[in-house]
Parts: sequence; C-alpha cells; structure tokens
Amino acid sequence: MIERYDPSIIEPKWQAHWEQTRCFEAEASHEKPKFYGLIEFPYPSGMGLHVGHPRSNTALDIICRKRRMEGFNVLYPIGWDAFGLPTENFAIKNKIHPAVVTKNNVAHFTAQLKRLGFSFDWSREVNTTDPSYYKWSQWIFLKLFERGLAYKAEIPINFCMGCKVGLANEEVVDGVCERCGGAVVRKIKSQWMLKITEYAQRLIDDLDMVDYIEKVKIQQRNWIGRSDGAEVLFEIEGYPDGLKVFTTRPDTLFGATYMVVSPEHPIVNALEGRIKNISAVREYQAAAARKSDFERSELVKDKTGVPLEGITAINPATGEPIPVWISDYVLMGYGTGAIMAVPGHDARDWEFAKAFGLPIVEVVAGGNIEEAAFSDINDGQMVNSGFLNGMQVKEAISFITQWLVEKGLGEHKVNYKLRDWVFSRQRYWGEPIPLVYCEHCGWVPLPYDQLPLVLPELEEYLPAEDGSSPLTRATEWINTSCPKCGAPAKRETDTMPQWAGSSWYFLRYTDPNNDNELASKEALEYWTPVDWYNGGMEHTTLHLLYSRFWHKFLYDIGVVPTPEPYQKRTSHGMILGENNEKMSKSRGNVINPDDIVNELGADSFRLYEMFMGAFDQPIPWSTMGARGCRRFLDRVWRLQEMIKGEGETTDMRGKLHGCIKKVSEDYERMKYNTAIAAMMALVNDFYSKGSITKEELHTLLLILSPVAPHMAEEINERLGYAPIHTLAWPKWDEAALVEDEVELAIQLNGKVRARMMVSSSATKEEIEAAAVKHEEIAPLIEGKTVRKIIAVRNVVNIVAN
RNA sequence: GCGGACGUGGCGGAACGGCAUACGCAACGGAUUUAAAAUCCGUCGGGGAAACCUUAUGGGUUCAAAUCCCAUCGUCCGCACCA
Repeated sequence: MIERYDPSIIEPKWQAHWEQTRCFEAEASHEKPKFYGLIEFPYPSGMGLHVGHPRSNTALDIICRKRRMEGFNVLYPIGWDAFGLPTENFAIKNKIHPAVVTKNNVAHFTAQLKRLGFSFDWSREVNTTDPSYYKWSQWIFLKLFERGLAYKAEIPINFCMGCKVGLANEEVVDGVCERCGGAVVRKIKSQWMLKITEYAQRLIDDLDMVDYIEKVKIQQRNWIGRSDGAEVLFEIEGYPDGLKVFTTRPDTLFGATYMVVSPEHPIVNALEGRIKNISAVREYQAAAARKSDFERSELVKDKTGVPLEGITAINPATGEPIPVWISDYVLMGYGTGAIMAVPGHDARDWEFAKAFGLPIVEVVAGGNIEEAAFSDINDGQMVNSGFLNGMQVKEAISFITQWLVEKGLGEHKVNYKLRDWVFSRQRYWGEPIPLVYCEHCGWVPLPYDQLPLVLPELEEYLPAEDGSSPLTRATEWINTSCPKCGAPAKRETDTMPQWAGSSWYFLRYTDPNNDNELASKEALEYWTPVDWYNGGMEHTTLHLLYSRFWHKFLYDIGVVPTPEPYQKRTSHGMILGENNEKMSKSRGNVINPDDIVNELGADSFRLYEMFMGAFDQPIPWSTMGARGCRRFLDRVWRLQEMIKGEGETTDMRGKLHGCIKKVSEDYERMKYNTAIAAMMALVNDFYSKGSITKEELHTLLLILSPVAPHMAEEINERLGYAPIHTLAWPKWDEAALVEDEVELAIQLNGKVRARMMVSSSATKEEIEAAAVKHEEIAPLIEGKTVRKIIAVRNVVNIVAN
C-alpha cells in the first residue's frame, strides 16, 4: 500500500529541488539550439495573481519543459512590469512610497508564482522600475529623440478626470478611462509624442513574416487602418490655399454636391470676416469643443451642422459652385479634416444631405439613392459623370486619379487610422523623460553618461489640480543646467507611460545585468527573436504593436539583429467566473489561485487550467471540474500499486505509443485539453487491466510531467529513475500504433448499418467483398444494384439502389 | 454600420469531409463501510410503437456534412461618423 497523494509535501520538495539545482536557468553556453519562450510579464498589482496568469504561464511552461527534454537551451524568463497607476494610487491613499508598494507586491507575486512550479529562469528577473533597467528605457527614448521620432506637440489629449492623467487612445475604452472608469475629457496639452505612424506601413507589411494567430494580424491591420485614395484640391473663392480633402472614392467626384469641414478646421479662422453667419458658426464650434470624443460619436444618429454662409467651393470636375458646411461628423484627426460630400454614395453624407435638404446626385448606377446611399464598389456603372460615364467604379477610380494628377488638382494618397503615440504622463511612478529645457537651446537630451535619470524623492505623489505632474514640485530636481550651453535649465516633469518598459523587456532578459548596453550583441544574436510569445488579446493594439514599433526602430539603428521581435504569437481565452461573467471584485466571482492550490495542489490546478476547454476560447471556471482533475492525479498516483513484477508485460504498447503521439502533437498545437483527455483515457485503460509495468508508468510520467511536474518527478523518483527534467522526450513508434485488427463501419447509402472486424493488412478489394457479404448487409442489398463502393479509413460505404 | 469568432447532451467540451457526443463534471445504481467521506465497478443526450429522426433554422454540394457553400436567427469579442 502506498501512502495517499499529498501535494502539500511533494510540491514544496520539488520546487526546492529545482531552485537548488538551478536546472531551469538558461545555459550560458550557446552550443545547443535555443528556444526562447515568453509570457507577458505581470503587473504586480495589490490584488495578487489572477487565475488568468497561470493559464498563459502553464501553457508555455509545458512547451518550455518539453523543449528542454528535446535538447534545446531554453530561456523562459519572468519579470515585473511594475510602473503604473494602481501602485501609485495605492501609495497616495496609504502614504507609502510606490517603490515600497511595488516591492511588497512583487514579493507576493513571486511567492504565488513559485508555488505553481513554473520553470522560469529566476536568475534573469527584471523589474521595469529598477533604475538599472529604466536606464535603458531612457536610452531608447533618447535615441528616438535623436532621430526625430520623439517630438513635443500641443494636442488635444484624452484626460482622465479620475486619474488626473492624459491617456493614449488605446487606454480609453467606451469613452471612459480603462483603469479607473473615470470620465475622459478633451484637454489641450503639450505632450511628448512618438512617431509610430512613420512605421505604419512596415507594421502592416511585416506581419507577413511572422507566425501570429490570424485574429491578431487582422486586429493589428484594422487598427493601423490603411486606406488608399486620393487627395483632391477644391478651389475656394478668395482663399488661395483652397480646401484639400482625402477620399477613397475619387470616382464619385461629379457627385460631390457640398463640402464639410470639422469644427476645428483652420479655414474658419482664415475666412472669419467673410462668413456671414459667423456667430452661429462660433457657437457650433464651442458646442463641439465641449463634447468629448465619446459624446460626439454617441450622437451618430442625428447629424448636426451649420453652413459657412458666403463661402463657396468649386467642384473641380463639374466646375459648379457648392456650399461648405461645418459639422462634427468630420474629424480633424483623420485625413485633412475636410471632406467632399457625395450624398448619393456615402451613408453619412446621405443622412446629412437628407437632414439639411442638400442635393443628392446619382453618379454610380445600381442602387436607389432615394432610399439609401449606394456604396458598392464592385458592381455599378458611372453615370452623370462626364468623361467617366460607362466605366466600372474601379476603372473610374484609377482613371480620375490620373486625371487629377495631370490637372494638378490632386494626387494618389494613402491614409492610416493609426495616430502618433502620446508618450507623456503627468504622474510620478514612471520613467522620467531624460530631457532638459533650456531657454537658449530648446529641448536638450541628457548626455548618455548621466543615465539613468532617477526619480526624485517626494512627499506627495498626487498630481496637481491642473493636471501637471507631481514632479513639478521637486524643485531641486527640476532646476539644473543645460547640458549644451550650461545656462540654468529645467528638467521635463512628465514621465513615460507604462508601455515604455514593456516595449523592450524581452531584450533585457537575454542579458539582464549588462551595464554597458541594453544587451550584448552576442546575447541578442543568439536568443532573439522570441520563438513563442503567448499573451492576452487585449494587448494586440497596445503592447504588442508598441513593442513591434520599438523593435523595428532598434533594428534600424543596428541595436537588434531582427526586424521583428516575436516569431510566433498565440493568445489564451479569458477565464470567466463560475457564473459565466467576467471575474471581478464587484461581481464577487473571483477565484483566488492560492485557495485552489491549498485545496487541490498546484499540479491539479495547472492540469485543470489546461483541461477546462479549448485554450484560445473564453471559458467559465468550475471548481467541481478542478476537483475532477485532482481525482485524475489521484488515479495516476495509485498506478504505483498496480506495478507488475520484473519481466512481466502488458499488451498496452499500442495504446501507450498512440498516447505519446497524441500528447506530443497536441502540446505543440496548444490542444492541451485533448492531450490531457488522451492521458485520462490511457489511465482508464490501465485501470481496466488492473496492471501496468514500471516502464509504462515511467513513460506516462514523462508526457504528463510538463502539466503536472511535481507529481511526475515524485513518482518517477520512487521508480528509481533520474529526474525527468534531465531525460529525453519519449519518441513514439509508428509501427506500434498499427493494430492487428480494426473495426470498420459499413454504411449503406451513407447510413451506418453494421460493423465488422478486419485485418489491418486487408486490401481495399478484400474489405469491399467482405462488406457486401456481411450477414446484416447482404439481405439489405439483395435485388439491388451496387453502384459503387467507397472504402476509406475505417468506413465502407456501399451505394446501391 | 464594419471586422472577427462562434452556435453539438443537464454542464465544460471531443470529432484530418468518413461510426456525432471522446475526456471531464453533475446525476443514478452497485461494492466496500457500523455510518459517512474517499475509492472501485457500472449506467447515463432527446424524440418515436417502430422504421427511423436529431449537431441553432432552412436550402445546396457530396457516395458521405457538426465540418464545405448560400440564406436566416442568435451569442460573444474588437473597432466605430476613419471620408
């Protein structure tokens, strides 16, 4: 009799063993082929580990443990994305230094992660708030600044009233702050910006060279939002600049019956004196400014606007005068901030024209423009369009673009939805921006030998009421001298957003203690790119896009050897609460990993997270299901009682090898649930037999070990084998998979009517003959003509009538 | 509105175009136990008298459809006045 399975003894034992033998540290030698597996480093929040973290971590832990057994030198690192608002808010509320809060949270997370037995290389731990780390975040920023990719601009920003901080577009969700849910308003602020738009095309194009799951690629492409069209110049009487518009439908130029400019468009100021209804226009502008972006788009149904009375534009195709309106359905931030309105063929223009009684002209036949705008570009012929008449839409687009170019009225133009990245935050707990403002020299970068520029100590971390950074109070720190001319100068008080440190952390892991470079050339050459990166879909248009941008920049300046940071990107589905809703404190459906580990053990927890459903799908938590996984491990444990004597055998070789194959292949495809199901089925088979050989159990432990490493090591040690992590991944024998006899289903006209056993060496002809003669089949086809017999895999279909 | 994913037992879910419901949960029966828990063994989608029917619904392609195509309904996710 063996004692009962007790993870609370086994798990700490093996965790200590792994830590002492340092067996999961990446090898210094670069002889072996490398494998770099990466999970998104956690933000050490006060809430502690979420059940979502282990889902991603276990998935790649399985891959990394398997890779080591396959002979790879594996890097599976861990670190902390520790700058950020929740920590700072907690610090403010409790009057503790954010660095102390961070330290406590990191300690808590570390303990939680270690209890789960991930094979992280803890010797390479990084922390974005460590000055020796953010020295290099600052270094990269200065490089961007040098190359003109960081610039300061007066821009309307999304300002969160709760956090008192500017947000990137990506951080505004449903019109409110992603973090605190507070109202977001528009404020004009001078902000540091990064020119991610300069990389827009390459960020699209190079998706072709990486292996990302398709929905990630699609979301990134949509976010960057490339559109092809033309920029067209409309003349305005008495305004020599004219009014430029961007359109993807230059073919509809003859149908442009009016123009619309956004409320912020400079033409209003330029022509102020000639706009007869200027007070109404000013009033409209003021009303638009008071609305947030969210409110503006909330009112989609009701188009509003005011004509610029006295202003007339000329349609360059027809030569006709057309009115110019101002309306907030046109955005200053996209294209030129002005549009040509073609109500016949654009839904928004159609609504606007209907609302204000503007003329609607059909220029593409095929729809009913009285009912709705007709905007199909694949099916329609040009009408009422002079020299374009009779052409198909696509033909007309290229023809008129050429015509515009020849007349000097326009040009082919590509536009992107992607905006430059707002890189300033008016907060304390972030990397200081290493620039100094000098009255004489402007913005001057800190010399590299003065990095890191360390955060000053403050009494209060709260931003000022006007939203300026708490660093404005660090008088001594701010006042410095210009590195260029020596005159008194002031430091930048904005800090970097949380995304800075996470944009390059995977590079630092390759050489985490290097004080001379962000990482050595040699380390980067060997380890990058990351071979496999798993993370959340929510980072697709944030972290993942930002880090691709930074990486491309570092590639351009010769710092990294590859144009893309991550060779492969996968994503896990979210774990929902037992009630099928998103886990949250307020819903009271949060599952704490510690509780599950306490009750069932880390191995059962890991097993359940991998077994609960398809890895890429969202899935509700079930504590009963988790207990079922514990039952399975109990059954594996008791296999020790069924071990046969020396020299005895079972007839399980075929099933065992089938399982090795299934599990090996399913791990690679992240089909963890079916891999585990296959092992459960195998164990059920051994229970049916009531016996197992020592070697068979050993092999089962090898393939189970990536999921349940503690138990696998423990039983394996008791069997007298060397530690699993030092052993090779088992190979399956294809020959063993072939069984002597297989069961075939016999179908008649596609319906299963009978089954029969046949020798697996039987020929097609033999199978067909046997099927027709089968005792249950023969009477059914008697008197009928057999038209065809299809024998495929394990089905024979007889077509007869 | 646009883009994406998806719809299979009481539940989570399996199923290279080839025997639908693997594996697990829940439920039920039995063994063991003074009893319970644990464990072991077993049963287990629905409808129909039956032939059969049944993978959201209706069509189609095919020898063969949960799987491919078209339409409809529904759910989830992302983007959203992007010209």
